[in-house]
Amino acid sequence: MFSKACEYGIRAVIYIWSQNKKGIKLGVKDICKEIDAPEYFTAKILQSLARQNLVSSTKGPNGGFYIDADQENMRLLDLVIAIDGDRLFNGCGLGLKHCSEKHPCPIHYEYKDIRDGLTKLLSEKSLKAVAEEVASGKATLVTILA
Amino acid sequence: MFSKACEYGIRAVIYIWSQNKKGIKLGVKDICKEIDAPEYFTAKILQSLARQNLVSSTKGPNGGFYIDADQENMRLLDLVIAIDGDRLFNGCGLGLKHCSEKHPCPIHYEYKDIRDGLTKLLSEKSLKAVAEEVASGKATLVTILA
DNA sequence: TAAATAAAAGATAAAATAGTATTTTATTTG
DNA sequence: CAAATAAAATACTATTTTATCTTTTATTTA
Repeated sequence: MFSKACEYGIRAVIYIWSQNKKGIKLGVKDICKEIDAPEYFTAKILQSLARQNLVSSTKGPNGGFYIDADQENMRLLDLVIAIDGDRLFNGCGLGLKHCSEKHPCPIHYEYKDIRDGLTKLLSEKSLKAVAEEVASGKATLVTILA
Repeated sequence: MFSKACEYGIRAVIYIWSQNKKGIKLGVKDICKEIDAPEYFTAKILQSLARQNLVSSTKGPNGGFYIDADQENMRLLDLVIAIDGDRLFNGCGLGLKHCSEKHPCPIHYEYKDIRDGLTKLLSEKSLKAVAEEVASGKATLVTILA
């Protein structure tokens, strides 16, 4: 469904968010150790997100990635689009160039329902809520569990 | 969502199906012209489906691809799994290696709903029904429309 | 039986995705 | 200011996906 880049990016940002209230900036190395993602690859993703102003960063000692007030209301959907583009949210499920209500492909309506559900999930489940679940231990980002 | 291979494969099989009641065998060239898919690439996909016994084929003059009685009840789900594997139906939405009800990722339940919906769509919308929609003109597989 | 036909199989190539390593730049702190 | 730190930028490598071309094999039909 999501690309690897997107999976790592989402996990990284959720983790940054979940630590953010402590006023902590997180280095890529720490992030990747926590979320079990490849370091250099994830660094690129986060740098791209920083250029797109979805996350913030500072260089130098005690630098790292964080989320500022302007970015607090980011949705998972914004993140996915920033990393993977809108391929998941546009276009025909069967790849038809011109598929529409007027000239639907054979799975047009059902596929639309699936996609709308996904869009709803990604826009309504706010990053804040998600990060709080992780911070509280209700949900996890890690692979090997206590 | 689906790979290109899967998009072409689904379209090809629906088209074969929709012509099948006429007792016609379809050559790759004709199929690809109709569904606007790359010929050699689609040939490979159909050959793979033939090896997996989801479609039938014969060589030589008047040969081509068709669907026999044993294959008539194929579901879209079977096709997708035969082409793309089960990656879409297994594993965590965020790529966690161990994600479960006990230790859910932050989108576990919502993602599960999406996936279950997709599975339902692909198993319940029978190929026969889909192909009949195409044959009757209710749905289309083509890109440029009259 | 020879020619034509069409799938099967195999080899190759281009593009996208995934991942790694190195160099540069900005910032902090002693 | 110098050393250390950490992101930014760049370059490089590997793998997978998508796509094309060529050769082989099976089948039909004249």
